[in-house]
Amino acid sequence: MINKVFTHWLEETVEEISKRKLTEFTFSTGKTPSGHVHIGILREIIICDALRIIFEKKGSKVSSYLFIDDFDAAKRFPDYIDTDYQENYLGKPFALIPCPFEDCGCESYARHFGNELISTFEYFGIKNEIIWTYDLYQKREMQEKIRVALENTDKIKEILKKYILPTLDGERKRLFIEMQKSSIPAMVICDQCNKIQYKATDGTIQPNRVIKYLKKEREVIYKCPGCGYKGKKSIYSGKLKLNWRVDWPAKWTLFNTTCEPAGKDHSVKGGAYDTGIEICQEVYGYEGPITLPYEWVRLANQDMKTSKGIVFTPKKYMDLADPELYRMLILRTNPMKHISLRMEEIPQYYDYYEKMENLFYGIEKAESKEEFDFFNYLYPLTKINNVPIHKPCKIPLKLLIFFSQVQNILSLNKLYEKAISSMRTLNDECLISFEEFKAILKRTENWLNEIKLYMDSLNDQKAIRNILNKIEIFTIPETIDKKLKNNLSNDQINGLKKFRDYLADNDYLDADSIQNKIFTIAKKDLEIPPKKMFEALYLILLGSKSGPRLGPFIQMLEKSWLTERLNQLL
RNA sequence: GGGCCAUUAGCGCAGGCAGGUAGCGCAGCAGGCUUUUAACCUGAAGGUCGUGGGUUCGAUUCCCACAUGGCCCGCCA
Repeated sequence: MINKVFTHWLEETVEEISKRKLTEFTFSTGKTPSGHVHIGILREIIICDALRIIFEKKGSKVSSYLFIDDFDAAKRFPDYIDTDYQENYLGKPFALIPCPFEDCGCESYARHFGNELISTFEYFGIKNEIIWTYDLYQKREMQEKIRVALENTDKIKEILKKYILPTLDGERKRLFIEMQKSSIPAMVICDQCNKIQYKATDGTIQPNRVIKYLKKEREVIYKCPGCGYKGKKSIYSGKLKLNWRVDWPAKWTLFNTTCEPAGKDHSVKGGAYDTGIEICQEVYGYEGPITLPYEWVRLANQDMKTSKGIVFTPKKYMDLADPELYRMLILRTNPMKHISLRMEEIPQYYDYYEKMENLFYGIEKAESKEEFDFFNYLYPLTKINNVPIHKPCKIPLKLLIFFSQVQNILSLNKLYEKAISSMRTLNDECLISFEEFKAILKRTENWLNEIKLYMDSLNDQKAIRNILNKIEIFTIPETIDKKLKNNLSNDQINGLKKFRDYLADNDYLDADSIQNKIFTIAKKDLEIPPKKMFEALYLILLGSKSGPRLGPFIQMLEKSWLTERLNQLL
């Protein structure tokens, strides 16, 4: 028990990094902008961002990069891209494909989707520098890495063979050996058709491989399998690109990458990470980054796949929920485990966050030292801005859920007032501006709409009930059903009349008086159970038999609206 | 062919590497707040931890199989 030392999973990587005794650190991530980039990519970006925070806190100089691999060729397009368009640009680097959306005005396909992703970073509190790979390849330093690769082709091939061959079975093994015979790990944009790879009718992809390297001239001869053109190109032309398994270590070397998380596709045995490290060491003379493999983020029970149309972008999340919750989700979960992002579980994420915050600020006591250490470590990494001295107060989610559904009968100003008063009880400095409030309310509303859409898509009644158990969803009818009157007893109707008179006679009403009045009418005037009076009022106001605490609620309502509503029925 | 992850209460998930009375949130149940809840508080209940073996005094945890669900692995990225 005494020896039970807590470590957050991230701390293991931190320790490994620290062993290198560096003064400057580089963390990197990468993504090909082949379409809308889904929110899963934020897993590695947020992990990197957490590393940045940790090492900056230790006083080190940290660089954090996101490589947007826009030199990659389009090998397929998502469904939402026009078919004609697809045929035109297949095989060209994303950086050289125009934006697929008319009147968008952005530079390229790559920039369109890349910028969409980048634009969300501020919201998620991510601080990094963007490197567009196409631009990088225009630089001499990177072109020198091409030269080194071309001069070490045999060594590279040997490394690839060593790692990849054992992972292949019979036929594939044969194909791989065949392919390797003539392969040189670089490709060239065709001077004639501008493509860098060709997709054959059988689906195989044939890059415009370099077929000969002319060392003296620093030129390459290549052949384009698409149009058949054969040409010669300087390695400093900016038209050459290393193939992936070499491109990665070249970038690591150039930027002295200390750590780069890698999705499971790369982390597999014999995958790009394994070969990358060895190429890094044997060819480029750099020890290479520390790996941090991670599993995908899934959307409920499905994998997010651009090609299948299951796309949930960071931008979409931005419209629906709190960024700190997402950071928490990523950073609390062991990276080797799946994360199922469930938007209907936002209330649970919210509660978890609240608990973490309370423990961090000593408002709640942790059950164990381990729990305390864990939250203490996690909390600062989830913050978008600095960690405040006092616990920042938030409007409770339940209240927001309620507010966002009564907007048709209550003005924003009233809701804001109410929100402020509920926060003021805690701490003076945690007030939020009207604009902020509006934004949060809108976000809650969007989220509820998203949940409703999701429920509509479900066939399983049990699943729907489960969601409704967790989230109070309701709508207040614009008008009341006249038939409602038939369901009310004479006593109830008389009570409502009395209540209407009471409203008319009093200019200012506080919550308690209203609450008490309802009881007085029921018990003293009419001698009916108070419950009956409440039910009648809820039915008229909300169309259901129950509702929020009535006194404060009625106080918030516009008096004119209220009397109008009562008059409709009486 | 190789590998990864998941399987724990109605729902969503922790715990597992360091084996020894099974946890959290929500829902549900029973009460309370002279006074309704879409507020709150209190209490109780709810699980043979996917299956089968093994190691051990003892396994939900470690090891080995298996099942179910999901994913990754040539070139390309």
